[in-house]
Amino acid sequence: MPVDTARLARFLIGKMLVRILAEGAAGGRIVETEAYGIGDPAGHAYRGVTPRNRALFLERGHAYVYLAYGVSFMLNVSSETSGVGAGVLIRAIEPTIGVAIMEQNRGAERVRDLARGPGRLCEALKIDRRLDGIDLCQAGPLWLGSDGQASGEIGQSKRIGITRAPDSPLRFYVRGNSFVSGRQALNR
DNA sequence: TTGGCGATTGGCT
DNA sequence: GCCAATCGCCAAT
Repeated sequence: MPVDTARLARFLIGKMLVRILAEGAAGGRIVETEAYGIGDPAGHAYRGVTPRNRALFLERGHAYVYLAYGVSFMLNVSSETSGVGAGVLIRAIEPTIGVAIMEQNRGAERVRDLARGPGRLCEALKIDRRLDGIDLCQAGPLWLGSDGQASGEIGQSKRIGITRAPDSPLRFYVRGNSFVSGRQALNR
């Protein structure tokens, strides 16, 4: 597992994200991520440890989950060594496992829209603050598996929806994949 | 104790 | 394309 946040963000493209729910397993292939590394003014760890962001300071591979805009949960993977705050935002997956379960959690959306975007992804997989801080590197309620199907070429762009450090090319995505969020111009 | 502020989404023009 | 909804967090009072 890469030791640098941006490298980890790229590394996670193509990996499987698996969620175990009462109804069964659900998840899919990660197709879009963003890196929020050490000293990044756009990152939640920028101002040091707080009750909300403490999971960002866990050893790489732990979940940091928070609520954005009072509306949507966001899933991050802590990305540096213990005590250093940084993470990778998981922005989209291509649903491959338990599609019917995700449709139910999302209210029967088109498959394309089930997990296209960080908030939709968390709604489809029932991810909330209860999963904050768990280890994603071993099987449990939520974990990261090995590569799914061949993932295609990886593109890189500026990150979406932030006001600080908006131009850094720290977003990674699968080129031409229809499950990636963001504007078309950023996905070429 | 309080007020401003989002790593978004979905509905409407 | 524009904008309101919605609320936990946290810096400053």
